[in-house]
Amino acid sequence: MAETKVRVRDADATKARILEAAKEEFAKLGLGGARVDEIADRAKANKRMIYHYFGSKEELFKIVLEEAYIDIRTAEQSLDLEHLPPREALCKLVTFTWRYYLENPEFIRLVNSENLHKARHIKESDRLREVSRRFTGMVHDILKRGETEGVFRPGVDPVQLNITIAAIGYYYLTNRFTGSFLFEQDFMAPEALDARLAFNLDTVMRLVEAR
Amino acid sequence: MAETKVRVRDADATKARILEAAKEEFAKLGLGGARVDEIADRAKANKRMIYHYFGSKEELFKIVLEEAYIDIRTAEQSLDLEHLPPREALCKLVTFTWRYYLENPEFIRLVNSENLHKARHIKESDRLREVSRRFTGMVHDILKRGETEGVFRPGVDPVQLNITIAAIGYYYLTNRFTGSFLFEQDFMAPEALDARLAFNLDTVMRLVEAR
DNA sequence: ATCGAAAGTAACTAAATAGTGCGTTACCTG
DNA sequence: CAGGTAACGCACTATTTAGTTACTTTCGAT
Repeated sequence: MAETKVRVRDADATKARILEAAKEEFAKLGLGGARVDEIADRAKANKRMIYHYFGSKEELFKIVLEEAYIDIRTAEQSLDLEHLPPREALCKLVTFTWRYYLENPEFIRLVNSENLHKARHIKESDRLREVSRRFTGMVHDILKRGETEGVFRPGVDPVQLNITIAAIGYYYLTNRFTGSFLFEQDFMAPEALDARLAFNLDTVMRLVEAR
Repeated sequence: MAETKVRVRDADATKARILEAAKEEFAKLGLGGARVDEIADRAKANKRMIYHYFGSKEELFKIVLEEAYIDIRTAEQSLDLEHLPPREALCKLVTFTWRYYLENPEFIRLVNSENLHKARHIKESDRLREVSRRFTGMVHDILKRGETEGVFRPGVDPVQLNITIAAIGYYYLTNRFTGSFLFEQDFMAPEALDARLAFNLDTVMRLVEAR
């Protein structure tokens, strides 16, 4: 049988460790600030392996980013929003998005870094375009169903709504350091986090509900 | 009289050129990616001058950031929102915020960079705390006035509202590169920009208006 | 006019840092 | 078990970069 013996050499495991370490390092310092030596150390791998498996720092970043996007979209798909009443579906999406950002802080930071570089790394990824289409379609369907049922007003642009749902969570978290200082309150205090989620749910609902 | 002669040596002018060049470079590549040599070249100054006037790269970044914040808060103050009816005041604030981000793209990028570094550069600035307080107070007053007049519903948290107003503009612009790719539309097309502003005004108004 | 201080320059250093050349070791297949 | 292939590691290089040393030039006050 396979894997009874602890493998000293295991390409897949090494690759996985490098990717995990790279995700952390890139998230912490951005593409420019990340250090390849640090990634190698953290992955308990040799730097040479990074170049062997991924070719370059930029290629490694590309893979890390693609994986991060695939992960969130996959999680979204498994919410099964198609089978929920429109209002519940939307609430669940807003809550999920918020929680996902909270629990996967690397995601936000990787996206920030990619936008600093004008999205040049993901531009070629057909997989990402694919999963994004599915996602936009899903929100579109929720809005349509709500419209038909009379609980949502007509004419809400699904792309704008998507952006807003992301924005009100994302901005709060990515700018929590300057925010905590400028508004003189701890953005990460549990009550503050709860209050923000409640406010965001309210914002989205008021935006789509038929009055 | 002063300044008839073109001064070959002018400390103030050199400082100003360095600050301007630094703002551009830091905005373009972040604190980590920015190069001191590049800033010196762009400012048509000698690198030594940067260290003479500002001490270090980090100190320079600190000043650039502080100036950027002061600039936007000063512009906001001059909107004179206190003397406008509450609904108009809020619309004007949302529109101003959007336009400011659009016309001063460095601001967003500097803030992103500062948050990547956990806001450690602005933490000491009393000036910033001061202008921020004034700003929060202003939004608070608008909400209070609207409440009294019966056009706004009671109980809207001014800090949450502030964050949301910033978020829905900021996120769209800072993530426009990944956004344009993932949603397959040009986020910077003039019609797209107009549509976003309209959507944001709608979002904020629905959020605060008494029904 | 001249002298001292401030403005400005060029060339350097020490430390990082992305990427490699080349050799070694484990594992699988036949 | 032999031998090839893939996994792995060390130590190096070429370059970049923040920061500095030691110098020259300009300008205004006396």
